[in-house]
Amino acid sequence: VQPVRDVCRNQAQNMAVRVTLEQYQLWQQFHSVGTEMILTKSGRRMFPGCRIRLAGLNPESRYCVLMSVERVDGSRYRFQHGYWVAAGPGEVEFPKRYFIHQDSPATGEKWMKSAVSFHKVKLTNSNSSSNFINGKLIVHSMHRYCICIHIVESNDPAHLNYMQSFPLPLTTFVTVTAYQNTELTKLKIENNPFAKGFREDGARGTKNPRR
Amino acid sequence: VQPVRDVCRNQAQNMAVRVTLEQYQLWQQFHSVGTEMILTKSGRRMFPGCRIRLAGLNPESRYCVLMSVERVDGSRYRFQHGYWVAAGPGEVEFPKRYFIHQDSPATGEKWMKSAVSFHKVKLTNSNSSSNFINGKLIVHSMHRYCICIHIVESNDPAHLNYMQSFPLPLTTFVTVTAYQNTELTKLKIENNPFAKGFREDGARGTKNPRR
DNA sequence: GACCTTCTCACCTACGTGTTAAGC
DNA sequence: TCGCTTAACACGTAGGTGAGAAGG
Repeated sequence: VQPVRDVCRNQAQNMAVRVTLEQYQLWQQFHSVGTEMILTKSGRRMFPGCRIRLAGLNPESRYCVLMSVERVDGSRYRFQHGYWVAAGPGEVEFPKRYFIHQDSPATGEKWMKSAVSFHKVKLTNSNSSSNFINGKLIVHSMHRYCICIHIVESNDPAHLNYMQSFPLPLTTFVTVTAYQNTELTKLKIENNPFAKGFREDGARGTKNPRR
Repeated sequence: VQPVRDVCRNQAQNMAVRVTLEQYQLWQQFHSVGTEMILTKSGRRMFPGCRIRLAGLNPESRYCVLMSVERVDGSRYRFQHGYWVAAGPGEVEFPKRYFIHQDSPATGEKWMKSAVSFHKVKLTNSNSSSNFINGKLIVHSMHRYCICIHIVESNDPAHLNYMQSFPLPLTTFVTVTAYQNTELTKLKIENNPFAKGFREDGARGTKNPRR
């Protein structure tokens, strides 16, 4: 399996398959301050989550759609004086693992009809056996990754042949076990509904606004 | 599509396909007092839920497993003086609808490996367009139904050919919009974890036991 | 000490319960 | 009045947040 890094041609109809990242503005806000993603042993969701739109598929063919996170360079990183800086060689990569979208396999028509969400994906830094289920991607802390979407024309997720891969550079993030950049943390709290308890702006009907 | 009401022969290996209801004792308790299932517009889960075990499938073949609820007679029912009694002719049945198990299609080996759960199925009495999604079964209130399991040897849930159907008589229930039998209500509260707030026995660590 | 990881916690979202009162 | 349906509600389960303390 050799990932292809560019937009590829659909072999059946010679159409260009396109993968478009949703919530582009939100991702851009995070990208501008430096996106970080938390790792835990039990697995932590990503925020923002990965939502994409697909175009250019053959409506009648059947596809599997997968997600992975890919290392963007070979360095380890450190947050120093307010900036992320490379700090020596990175760890050896874990064996590649994919999150197979739960609707796979489905027709091109169905994939293109509405946005495809990978919000259930979890990141972990623990290589334990219980994490060998679909839903958790194992990565090293303090390294840079980005989300990658993979499309395979196949009826069977267990047999993946020719694969088209689409890296999404805007999603590039540093893996951490605790947030480093306070500006990044503010963005998480302001935008993630599950972190509403930490908002201090007094809006949205907080019952016990703290000072 | 002609449902077959008895245990049928697997055509590939001439083995008898078997469908076994799990939580047999729980279902029996409900059956002995008269099972009722709530209907709401937005859809209500069934309790007990439908969990089955499959046997006698060809391990290498691929199957779709479906669930439906089937009318057991042509009457409308009424709860009078502590008993369910037939009360006139029933409504015309809604067009048949199936809940396709989310793992379909899968190999016989996978289906037989562990119990198959349909706990996410919801019952509704509202024939609105938003209920035309997989997950909700439309039924008439105050009528008798029972759960039916269907097995199709096929790679595509959209094309269902020869279908083996297995009614589960122990699951027979009357559809209601509010519980009629107080004995039945007690069983629901005692056994459904989501109804723990209504238990009055003081056990299970209730923080504010009511009198 | 500096850096990173792990665990517990209060506080949310999301949604499955029967009850109750109101509606038809 | 009676029978049945609907919507709001308190109270659970289940699980996603960053904070903060503790550990290495």
